[in-house]
Amino acid sequence: MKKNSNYPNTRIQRQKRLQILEAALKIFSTHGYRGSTLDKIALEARISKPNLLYYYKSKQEIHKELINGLMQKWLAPLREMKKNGEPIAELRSYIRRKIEMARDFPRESRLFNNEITQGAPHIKDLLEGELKELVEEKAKIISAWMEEGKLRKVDAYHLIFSIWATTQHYADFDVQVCAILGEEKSKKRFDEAAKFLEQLYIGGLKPEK
Amino acid sequence: MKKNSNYPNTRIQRQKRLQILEAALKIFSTHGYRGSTLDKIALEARISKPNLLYYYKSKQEIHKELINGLMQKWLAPLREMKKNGEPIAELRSYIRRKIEMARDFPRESRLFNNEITQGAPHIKDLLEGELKELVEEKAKIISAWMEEGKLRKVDAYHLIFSIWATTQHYADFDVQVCAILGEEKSKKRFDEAAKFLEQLYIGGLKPEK
DNA sequence: GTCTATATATTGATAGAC
DNA sequence: GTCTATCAATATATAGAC
Repeated sequence: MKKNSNYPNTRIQRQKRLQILEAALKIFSTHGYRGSTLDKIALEARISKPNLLYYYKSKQEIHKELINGLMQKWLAPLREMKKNGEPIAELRSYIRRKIEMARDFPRESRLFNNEITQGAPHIKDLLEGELKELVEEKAKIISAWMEEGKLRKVDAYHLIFSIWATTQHYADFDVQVCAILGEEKSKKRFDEAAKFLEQLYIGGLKPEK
Repeated sequence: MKKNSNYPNTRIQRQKRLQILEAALKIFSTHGYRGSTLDKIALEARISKPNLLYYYKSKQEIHKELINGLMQKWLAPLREMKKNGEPIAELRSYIRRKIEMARDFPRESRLFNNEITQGAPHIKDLLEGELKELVEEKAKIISAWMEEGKLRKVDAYHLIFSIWATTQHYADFDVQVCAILGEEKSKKRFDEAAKFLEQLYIGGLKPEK
């Protein structure tokens, strides 16, 4: 049932691999790399451990595929910030997109957090290459806006860092935020956060008269 | 040499335990709980593994003592924010203290990050009790300042969260920051960061005319 | 108090039947 | 492709000599 038609076969393979990745994302993001076991991942994916290793030949390989797949998604919001837009509006929607990512992809955020916190062993190249260049490009744009008097003059790099930090906080430190604000539905929380950040950044960056 | 005088004995014990904690902090903060092994900790502390387990009877016990010891230090900066101070100055020095903690105790910051990211299994009570109360108290103070027109009106809780996020970012995401800004000495970096955060927050929180 | 040797459990990965 | 059984490597913890 598989000799000739390698087509449906591949489709099923792809689907299984996705199913495994989904499970692995959940496990890795909550327990870290070392804290995650193939047993837990296999259980979560509802397959046996050897079967899991039939689709991915090692734990490392699953993790690597997750991390790599993550990076492009993670950088997309910053990529979208355009030079020709209106500065305040561009920043506002960048913040909005980032907070939406924290809301919709908290597991990815934590996976990333974990990777960086432990020294970024798997993506150091990416950080020093692609990420660095992207940030330099966007920092230049922001600095130009400041020179034109469209924004108050501050350090563009630290501005970007602070946006990363504040938005990702709502994904990574979710338990803490919930402990303090109460366990109510968190959709609302992200709206509050977005509103606050908007006030803070717009207030802090509007050019002085 | 130890029957009668249990005094010097205890002092040596305490010193050894400190030595172990210091090593454990380094290991736990870089590899997470599961990623850390007694071997690594013992090696770092320059003692043998069984000897280590003579002073602490389990890995959990070391971790627990670290986490507990950390919390008070971690909350101190917020505790110092006083109702009677001048609002802008109080916030400014709170930010300053927090960024100094990120600079001087990055390992503690990462240990805390790791604990929270994984669901705060060991300090959930603390978050929902002591931390929550402290934050409520300080949020009330900040809100009162806003009511008096001393600060622009924003959500006091999210304000506190954002200060936590932005300052701890420089400890937890150090590799990323270094990758982007270059590997030069980082003392300077914290000054830049402090300056930026000051501009952002003061600009964003000064009451509108 | 400190060490060597070792018990015990967990875990990543493979072999081989079906 | 999936499963059972199992290997080999680690890692926590203990026993017992010194």
